[in-house]
Amino acid sequence: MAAANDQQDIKREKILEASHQRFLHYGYSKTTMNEIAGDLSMSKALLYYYFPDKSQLYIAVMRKLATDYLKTLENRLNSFTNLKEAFTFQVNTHHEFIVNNYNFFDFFRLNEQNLPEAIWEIVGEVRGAELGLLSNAIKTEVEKGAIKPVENPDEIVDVLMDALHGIRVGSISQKKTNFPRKEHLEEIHTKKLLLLDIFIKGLTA
Amino acid sequence: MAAANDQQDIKREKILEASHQRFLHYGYSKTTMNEIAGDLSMSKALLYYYFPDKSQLYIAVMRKLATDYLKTLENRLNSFTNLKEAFTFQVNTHHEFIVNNYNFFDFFRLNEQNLPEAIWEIVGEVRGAELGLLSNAIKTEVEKGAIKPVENPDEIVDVLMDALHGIRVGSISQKKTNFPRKEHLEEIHTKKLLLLDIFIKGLTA
DNA sequence: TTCCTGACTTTTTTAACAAAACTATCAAAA
DNA sequence: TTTTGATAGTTTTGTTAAAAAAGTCAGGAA
Repeated sequence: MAAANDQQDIKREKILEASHQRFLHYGYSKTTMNEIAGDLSMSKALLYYYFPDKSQLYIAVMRKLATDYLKTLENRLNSFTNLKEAFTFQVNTHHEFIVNNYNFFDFFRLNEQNLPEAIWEIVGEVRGAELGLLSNAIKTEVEKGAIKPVENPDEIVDVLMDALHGIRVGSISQKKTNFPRKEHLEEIHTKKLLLLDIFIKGLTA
Repeated sequence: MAAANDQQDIKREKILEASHQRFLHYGYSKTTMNEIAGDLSMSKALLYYYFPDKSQLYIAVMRKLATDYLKTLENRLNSFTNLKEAFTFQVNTHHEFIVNNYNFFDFFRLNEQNLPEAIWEIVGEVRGAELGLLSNAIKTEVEKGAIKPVENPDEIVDVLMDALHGIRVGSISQKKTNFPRKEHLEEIHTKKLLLLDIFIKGLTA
């Protein structure tokens, strides 16, 4: 029985990998179940044996990405030498994550509103986890006596994350496309580091 | 000739006022030229005598709003006692402006992309003006010796304005609707003030 | 019993087109 | 010069049919 489940799990993994590649290169709407099945040399019907529907499949891929991302963060945010290093690592990791999976998120660019509820649950979970990790980093520093006490770390981190999220590019053509263009990600990253620098100073001042 | 132009200008003003009301209450797409004409008891054709088309009319209203907004800012940002007061006034004024004209901007919510170029020009001008005013505030404080020198005020203000703009609401349902809902504006405002507080500290630390 | 498929049904997307609503124009009147 | 009714032109909306993709199922293979 364990073996059977192992086999199942392996196949599910294969499906998730193939789906990830398709979604990553062509986006959600330009990927068909037939194509994914084709990549794996299996019938479309089999995909439905493993996953209830297309959106669930996408969500499963996204959940995996989110888990890996958070694992990376956790590993490092358990041991850091100072607050700035911790926050910088978060910003850098996030940047890398977006760059590597840019096209995967075309789902967000196109569907704008009315995405499946499960998507927002994942987004919420990730944000909650990030918030917790960063908030803990602050608490740790306070306990160590490295920085002066902070009244409400969660609130502070919440605001910081919003602020970082808000960083856009193009001072002149300020057209706020909901999702930043890929060619702007580097500039945005730089600006985020600048904001972070000032914010940390303000926090530890 | 002066009289004739005065008359024209007065009528143009009347049209702008009526249009403003319509746009404010029903938004751009739900306002028809017939309705505006009806409000003024004039024919639709006459509107086209004063304004080339509907979008130009909207833009004219927007330009007026922008001018008034900037005038308010300029008045106060020429005389302030400290940096925090200046920045806080900007945030408060902006908040008030958005609250008062919330529905007017439904144009932005709906059209998302591909707005008339002229709209973005105004947005750019306003942002540029705000940036200049706040940047000058910093320079003034530096000259007064009230705060320590700042290497690049424009860059700092640019990042701050992005950050403020990015403040959203709803930690759980983080659905990033491009434009904040009206019922969230107050909470957003509060969060902005918190961000501002930390940012200023970081700047003057 | 678990895994898998081809054939089938249902749903969604796309394209074409007509009707309706609205924008924009213009000759002529005030 | 200012104003309008009539009308031309364009965009939006609604309808329908065909095509494409999602999703189902009875039954076969392991």
